[in-house]
Amino acid sequence: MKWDALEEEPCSLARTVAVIGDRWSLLILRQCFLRVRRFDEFQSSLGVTRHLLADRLKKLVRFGVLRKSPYQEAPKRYEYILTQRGLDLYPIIMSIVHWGNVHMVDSRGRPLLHEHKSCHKMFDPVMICSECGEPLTAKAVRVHQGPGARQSSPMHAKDPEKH
Amino acid sequence: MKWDALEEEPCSLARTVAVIGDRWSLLILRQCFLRVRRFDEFQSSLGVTRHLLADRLKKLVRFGVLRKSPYQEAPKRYEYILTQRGLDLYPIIMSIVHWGNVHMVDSRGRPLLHEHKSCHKMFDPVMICSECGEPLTAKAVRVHQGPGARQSSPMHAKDPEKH
DNA sequence: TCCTAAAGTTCTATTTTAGAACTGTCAATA
DNA sequence: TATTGACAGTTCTAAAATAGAACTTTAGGA
Repeated sequence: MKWDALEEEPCSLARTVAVIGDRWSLLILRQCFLRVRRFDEFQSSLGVTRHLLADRLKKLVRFGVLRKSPYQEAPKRYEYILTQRGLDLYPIIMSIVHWGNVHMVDSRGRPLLHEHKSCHKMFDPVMICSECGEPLTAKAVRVHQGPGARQSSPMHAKDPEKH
Repeated sequence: MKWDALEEEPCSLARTVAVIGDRWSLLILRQCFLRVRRFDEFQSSLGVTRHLLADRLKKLVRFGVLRKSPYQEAPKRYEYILTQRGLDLYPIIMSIVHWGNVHMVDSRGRPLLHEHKSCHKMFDPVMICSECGEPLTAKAVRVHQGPGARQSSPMHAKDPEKH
């Protein structure tokens, strides 16, 4: 399957994966949330090749996750800033970081700690149900076809509820 | 950078990306949460080549995200089941799906709806602070070095809080 | 005997990525 | 004036990963 085909799939996960579903895009976005903004900053902090960095930044701009903002004339230079669409990726980044914190840390402990400015405490992210506020687990969720579903899509199981 | 190098990075995001940070792993995991368990089921529902599917399943088993469970002797056949480690990936999958629901749906609406069995309502996932319970936004979070941080790592900005 | 199912493995061609060098613009310095 | 350095890329070749198809193995059933 081509990357472009993913965008067309009747699946919100596949469409998001088309935007951020590769190694470098996720690492670039992490840097964005750490206030990294400039080409050479990304390049030296990540060690990504300049070629791929240029390519991925272009893609993230095309999808409206980042925007180029001029910070200097003569010669014209741009910074890459998260748009609202990009800021909305924060739960994805945080849940990835959290899983790593729980399952992939070595004996030295977590590389980074996160402080919530509102309550001034170090926190972990918790995912809850928007309707009842209870923490979510996979087993407590039933999946239904929505209006945008495609019947007998190759990307969907025939019956999501079967055992 | 090699994939193996990612596991070693002092960054929980990089380490998690080493496990699930490619297109097919994420799509395979989505199918797992939709109760898909068998090789040919994955293959036909995703359209992934058999070669890559075998490779990715092996990787996910190696990282303890899936386990092989025999469901038939003679010939020996296995199903791929999410471990607890794998079930813990649910917030990642759900936040990816949610972002797609908000930012990538077409005019027909969402492909899938999610019902919370506890409260019987269709819901969206919400990420909150474990300490105060308030919804999280990127701007309300300050990052600190943790015990596992590596000073002057190429994978970290020199000063996460600089502007 | 032949056909089918399941779970892979093997093969070649194509695409993507890594790694390094190169380009162009401008400011500051010698 | 010539040189150096910062920044934001682009171009090149070699290496690695992926796509797409065919093949293998084990066993049950027609």
